[in-house]
Amino acid sequence: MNDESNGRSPGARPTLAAVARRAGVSNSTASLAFGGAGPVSDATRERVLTAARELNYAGPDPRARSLRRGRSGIVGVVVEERVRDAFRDPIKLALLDGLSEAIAPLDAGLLLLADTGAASAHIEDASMDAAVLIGCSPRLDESVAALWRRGIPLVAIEGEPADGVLVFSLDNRSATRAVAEHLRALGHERVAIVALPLERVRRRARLTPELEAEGTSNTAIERLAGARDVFPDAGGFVTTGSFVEEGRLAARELLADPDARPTAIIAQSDLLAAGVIRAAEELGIAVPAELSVVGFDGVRVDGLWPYDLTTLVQPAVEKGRAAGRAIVEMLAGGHPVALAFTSEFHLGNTTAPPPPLP
Amino acid sequence: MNDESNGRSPGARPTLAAVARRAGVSNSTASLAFGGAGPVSDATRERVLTAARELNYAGPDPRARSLRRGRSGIVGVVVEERVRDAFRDPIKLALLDGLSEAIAPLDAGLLLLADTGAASAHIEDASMDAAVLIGCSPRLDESVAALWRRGIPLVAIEGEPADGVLVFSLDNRSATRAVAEHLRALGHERVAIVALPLERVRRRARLTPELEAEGTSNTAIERLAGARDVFPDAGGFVTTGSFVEEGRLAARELLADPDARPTAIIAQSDLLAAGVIRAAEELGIAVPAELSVVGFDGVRVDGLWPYDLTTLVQPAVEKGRAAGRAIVEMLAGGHPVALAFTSEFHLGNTTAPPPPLP
DNA sequence: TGCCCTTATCGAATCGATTCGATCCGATTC
DNA sequence: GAATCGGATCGAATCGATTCGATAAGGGCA
Repeated sequence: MNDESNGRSPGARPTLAAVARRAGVSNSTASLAFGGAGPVSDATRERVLTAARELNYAGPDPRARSLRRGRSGIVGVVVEERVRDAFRDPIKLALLDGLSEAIAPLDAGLLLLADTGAASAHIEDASMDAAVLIGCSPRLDESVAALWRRGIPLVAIEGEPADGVLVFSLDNRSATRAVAEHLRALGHERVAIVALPLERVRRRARLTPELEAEGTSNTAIERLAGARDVFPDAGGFVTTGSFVEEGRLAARELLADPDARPTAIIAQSDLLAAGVIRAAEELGIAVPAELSVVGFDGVRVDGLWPYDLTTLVQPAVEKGRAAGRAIVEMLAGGHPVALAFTSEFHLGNTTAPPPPLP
Repeated sequence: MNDESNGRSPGARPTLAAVARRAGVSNSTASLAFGGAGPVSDATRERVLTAARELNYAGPDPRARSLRRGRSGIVGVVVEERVRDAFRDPIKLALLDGLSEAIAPLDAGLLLLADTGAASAHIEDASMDAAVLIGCSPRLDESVAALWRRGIPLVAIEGEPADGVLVFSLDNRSATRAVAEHLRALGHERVAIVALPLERVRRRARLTPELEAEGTSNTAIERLAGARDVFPDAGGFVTTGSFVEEGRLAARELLADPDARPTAIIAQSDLLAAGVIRAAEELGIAVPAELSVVGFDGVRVDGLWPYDLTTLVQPAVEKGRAAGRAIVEMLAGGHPVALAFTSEFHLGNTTAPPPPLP
């Protein structure tokens, strides 16, 4: 009696075929009645939708649809950190925002692929139409190659250029050089650097030539090089990430010795710079009178008021958008070109000439 | 000549069948040679993998695999905001972290479904094995129902309970009541509230009975109720989100009139509380001597030092983990039960008795 | 009336793998 | 030496939809 009223076995979800049968139309017509692009009379569509409602059918199975269509409606976002760490960084959030804005026409979701070591299997096995690599190191080359073989469009932001990956880069080096020159023009000579992590395994440490040589993190290395272009032997400290607290710890270290105290600190991110300023406050060092501080990124740091950080404003949302647009274009068969973005110097109130020598 | 050396038409990706043909084995054996659970001799497996390498085959197509297996290896995360806003909230990040930790055994990726108004189609059309709703309002009921019809396990954190959704809740009301009682015990009588958004459409405004009545945001409403249990007619201000800057703006408004100034402020999140403290600093009001401030969440607010916020520490990571575990269990056919989490009172140095009346 | 063209519907092939049950073969056991 | 056993391999069905080309029915035009 219930041979067609509610599918075969109880508990089994109804399929499009079941709906079609109940509506008395063919399989293909039923398909058309849902999203399809094809002529269907209003009466028929209504009949199909009614049948669907009666059978409690929730619409075509996305899995089957994506197999047949060859599109899954998913764009992968690969980050080389734990989710929590990755998205505490406002720059990454801004990227994500621009990205999701630009891929809106795809009607796609963003699949978060946090590369937590062993589980890089996800990356190769997830069904996605395209992928964005955010700040990824060459360590992922293998996974990336697998995606590439699969013909998946790949876009990288802030990463080591790799084969077949469209890279959207930033003028990390020249921008940092510009800000360093600003400091030199003000008269600074003893400058220190608070750096982003140089490698995937993070630890706090004084900046040493060895550490610098072994670094794999593109962004940090380029910004370091930019600073070195102007202050070749500035000392510094490597942090474990772009957080205020990290900047504070690094600065306390760098400012500890009153005799060898730098007059300016180049922080590789605004969050780090904010931490440097906090540390200076704690130590009773006036910013900018006794210590100039510059950052990088141009993100509004929540609660830094009344300081207006001198920094390099990078077009993060725009970078994300560009990556998104590139993906849309590639999926449409186009061949977008890589773009290089430039940061804009923002003069705030955290830099000034160094204090006169005693 | 290239009838089998590299698939049919140039540009077409090779399929498992092509690999099998080239390796001289059957379709099914080739499948087994990849991840499969079944006996394959080492020699055969090697032959298949070699053929794959030669054809530049990147492994089984995830789309086909997920159709056949009935699992897509994707867990959806639904938030009712833009990505950027959602994840500026450290609590949500912590949830996400706990979640991704707990679902590790599934080897699944997290599909971000930001509900940006019109595009709620994503939610219904994405192929996922389970979904987590984070802070979602009843507005999504329709989409949720669609998922439910599809038989997808659903878990909600911080949301309105809905049919067929397993809810992991927090003692928002009683915890807030506890902290309010702490303030009353200290002698406070003029207390104000800085509230999270009450509705999806956000705007800054004085808290009014109308606004309260129309609210749809579970968390905000419950915390409000908890405060009202102790201070029935406390005034307040509604913000547009859990950000330091929002707390600052709200507090400037609430502290503007020196004659009607509250002696304590209950902020509905730690970030808001941090903003309140900043505002007090700006206005020259001493915390806690002249103004007590309490928060909610127990997140380390970057850069709040030297204040140690009196707050309610909620087990955010643990909530995420619980949701993840529930999903794993449901996918294995189990029937986990809903859990209610409790927050822990943390006494910091931001509360004190009110100043003596002049 | 006859012809052509459009619109609505249908059948069947297809997307690319997984998996169940059957078959085959060499090795062990009595 | 025959019966049995178990591991390796194969065929074929299946997952659930989409889509192309074909067919049929109706409408307009000559």
